[in-house]
Amino acid sequence: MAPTIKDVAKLAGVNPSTVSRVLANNPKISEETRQRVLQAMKELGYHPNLVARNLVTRSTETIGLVMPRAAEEVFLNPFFPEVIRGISSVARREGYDLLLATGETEQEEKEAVLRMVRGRRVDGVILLVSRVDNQLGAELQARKFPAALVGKPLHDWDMCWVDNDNIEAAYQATAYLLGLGHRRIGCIIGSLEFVVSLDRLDGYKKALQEFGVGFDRSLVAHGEYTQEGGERAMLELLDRHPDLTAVVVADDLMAFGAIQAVRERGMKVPRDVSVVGFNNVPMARFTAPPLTSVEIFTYELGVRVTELLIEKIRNPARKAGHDFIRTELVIRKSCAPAKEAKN
Amino acid sequence: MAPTIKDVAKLAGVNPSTVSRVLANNPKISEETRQRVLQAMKELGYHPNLVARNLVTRSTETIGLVMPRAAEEVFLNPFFPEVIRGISSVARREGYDLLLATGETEQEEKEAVLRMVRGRRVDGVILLVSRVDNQLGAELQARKFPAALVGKPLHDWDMCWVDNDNIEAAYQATAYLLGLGHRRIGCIIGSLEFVVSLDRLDGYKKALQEFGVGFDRSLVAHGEYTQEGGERAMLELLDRHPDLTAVVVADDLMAFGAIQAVRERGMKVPRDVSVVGFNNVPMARFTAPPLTSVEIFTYELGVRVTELLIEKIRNPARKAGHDFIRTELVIRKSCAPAKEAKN
DNA sequence: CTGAAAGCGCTTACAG
DNA sequence: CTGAAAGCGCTTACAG
Repeated sequence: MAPTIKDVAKLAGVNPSTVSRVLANNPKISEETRQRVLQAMKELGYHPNLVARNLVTRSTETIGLVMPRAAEEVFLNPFFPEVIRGISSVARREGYDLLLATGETEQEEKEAVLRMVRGRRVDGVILLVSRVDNQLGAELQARKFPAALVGKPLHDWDMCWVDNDNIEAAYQATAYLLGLGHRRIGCIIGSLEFVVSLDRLDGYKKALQEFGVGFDRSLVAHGEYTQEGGERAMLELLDRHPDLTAVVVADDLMAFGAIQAVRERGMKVPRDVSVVGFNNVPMARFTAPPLTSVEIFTYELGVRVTELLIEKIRNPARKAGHDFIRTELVIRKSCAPAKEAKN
Repeated sequence: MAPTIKDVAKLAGVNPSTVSRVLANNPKISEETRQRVLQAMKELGYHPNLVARNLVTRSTETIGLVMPRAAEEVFLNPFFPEVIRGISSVARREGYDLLLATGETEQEEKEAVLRMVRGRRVDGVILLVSRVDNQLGAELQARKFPAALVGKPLHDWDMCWVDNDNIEAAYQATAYLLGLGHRRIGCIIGSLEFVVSLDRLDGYKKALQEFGVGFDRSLVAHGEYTQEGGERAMLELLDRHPDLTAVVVADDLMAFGAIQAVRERGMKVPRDVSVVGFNNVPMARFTAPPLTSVEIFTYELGVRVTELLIEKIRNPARKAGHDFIRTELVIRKSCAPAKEAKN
């Protein structure tokens, strides 16, 4: 059995409450007894039982992390390890542990989260993906449980959130293509159940409008956030619009699939079709051609969302904060001037 | 304040211990009082406080997960999300939560783990990487704390572990290249501080020997498990051995970097250099050329290691189990017959 | 500056 | 089948 506070107290010849006080660095404790207690702890190899502590302090010093559905390949998107790096970095700095909630279905995922929330195993929760129909968010909101979102909530909830300005980012990506002379520009995005898809589509539209290019719904294709998803969507687009010369793809993995699709049709990137991706994953530099992509600073997203959540946990009365993280178009070799422009 | 077991007891007109018993599905409780208690729980929206429960049962129903150093890009290797998928799948099935331990340095990582172990916040720990000098493993071993390793421990510890037969896998990859007629075959692996590097190097040597090709130390290069690491290592190899016609790379991300390096030297894969990778990441199908790689069934690795750990947690007296997961060479387009063989 | 007591929200022998 | 009591390992007013 591991030694308890009582064992330490006995060995040091003091009351357990005194041991607790030196643990808490209470300044009222005399240097002499403090040393005696410290010595006893050392001798016994004592470490406080955090579970007991959590029970009385009513705080767990842990944050729940809601991953996307583990059944899907999306889980493998480097976006997730990268946000988690950011999240865990500030969590560690601020003394918080991370409890993972995963599920293979949306139902399982929801249950996993509610289980840790109801069981009082976490002080707050971070959702890694913002859905249009955010049932989990609604539930957390109803319980007034500290929660934070990577992405934007659709409703006016008192919930922390951090996002890129995805409208602006997609605008820039599309404007870049338009500036290169492209006019038949496709757009591949994820399901419209994700808020990010809505925003990026809006940015795409906004750029077209500004350049006086009419929006054509059939130039938009949807797919999963995977290579296969991007591949299928691009094939679809190419079938519908053989005259397409460029495409904005809402995720790099999808963009890799899109490039693959172009190749399957016997064409080349960027000679025949220009491609710009999103998220600037590490692989982007290593594909042929290297992929032009929008850097979204995923790590920062994780850092900031955690800072905001911890702030909210520590000051529940204060309104939940939110913030935007900048973006940056990283130009590589996957885009070329439109052929018409060359003539 | 959330309702407690006392509130439920009062409303149902029973003793708290009775409420506890219906919570535990104790069959001795009469159907009638059980219904009354259930009703009261529902009315109050009662959910048990897991922290309190954990304190008395001395179990936490959570497993600690030790990630690699978050400071490094290695963290982004798809290997990790994929093992975690496997781990979380069985953890969920068996009613365990996952607590994440990360650190930017090895020291921080160690402290994070010891913090959760000493604080009794986890029932067992899974280490995601096996180092030759496994201090953390040694410490856990000394405390007789239930632990499991993805990889092989170097010492004879009573610790669960699951690994591929990496000697055999590297043997097969190398033999494939030898079978294609290659004789000047390079080997790019990670640092020798990792057990997996040792094993894969052994498999490479074994294949050479069997085909009567002498082992040349200068054909081996080391690098980090990232694209950059593979790129640098390949450049090194190419400088030392311009006559090299094939290379076995211990990780797909590194292999992507290696292909990039070949390109930088004005050569082509597989025309001038054949490349085989390891781990069969999803991207492997989408690179140009598609990468031949050894599938290691990462998800299975995660599943099995978790099953073994939970078994050990539930039966501490029993010896820790271990297991091997099969591997499979997936042939794509990154290897070609050696030119000499063509003549 | 330190001790004694009460309590956090549960579970589990022990009785009956 | 159910109740009353003790206890898990801490913290924190309350006294002195």
